[in-house]
Amino acid sequence: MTNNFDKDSPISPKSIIQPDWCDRPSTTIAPALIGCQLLRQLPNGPLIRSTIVETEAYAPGDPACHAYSGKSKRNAAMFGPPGYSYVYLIYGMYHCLNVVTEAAGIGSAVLIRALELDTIPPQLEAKLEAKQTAKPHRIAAGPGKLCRALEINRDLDGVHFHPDSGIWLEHRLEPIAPSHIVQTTRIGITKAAEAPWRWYLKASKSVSKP
DNA sequence: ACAATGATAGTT
DNA sequence: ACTATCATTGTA
Repeated sequence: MTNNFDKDSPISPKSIIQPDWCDRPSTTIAPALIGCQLLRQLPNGPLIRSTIVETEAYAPGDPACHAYSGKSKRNAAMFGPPGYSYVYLIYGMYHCLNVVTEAAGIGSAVLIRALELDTIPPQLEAKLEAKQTAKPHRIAAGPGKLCRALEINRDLDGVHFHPDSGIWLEHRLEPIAPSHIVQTTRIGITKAAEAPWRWYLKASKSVSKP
């Protein structure tokens, strides 16, 4: 029996994360996404493959969750089906990318906080070369930075994580031992700041704040 | 320590 | 209509 897809193709259908997989609590999905791949087909650019190294969970009944006060125009995608995106603008200048979790009607999501990029996006190459202090592994080390690097904005809000959308997720290539993942408190929030709902890959140099 | 920068949600 | 807030980041 042979597969009908090219094994050299950057797209491997068997490993793509499907909506059903995301139909679980955000506190389960957030650590499960560590080590998974985020793929982004840049508009007028290359396909960028990356590894998720830091996530945070936002849950129903969680005062820090954007869905806490009910559905609105901004957060509507959080109440949509799992395996879709929720993208919002923060501080007027950065965007943040989330993976929507749990069934439609339940407002919960996982914030993607940091990535390790396999390749440097072309629009950042010149900038990286000009600045000697700039480090390649820090290009996507933060929720705002990764959206800038992968050209993610509100146009990608509420889209299905799927190759047709130009952005999708793939399962881990190798299992990760739980001891290699650190669980700690979330960053940049004042409400429910004590909830230990942030996870990151201990060995990664691309974590926003180790 | 703080400015940049704009949408949003809550309050008059 | 006004205002405080904001799941951030780069520079000083």
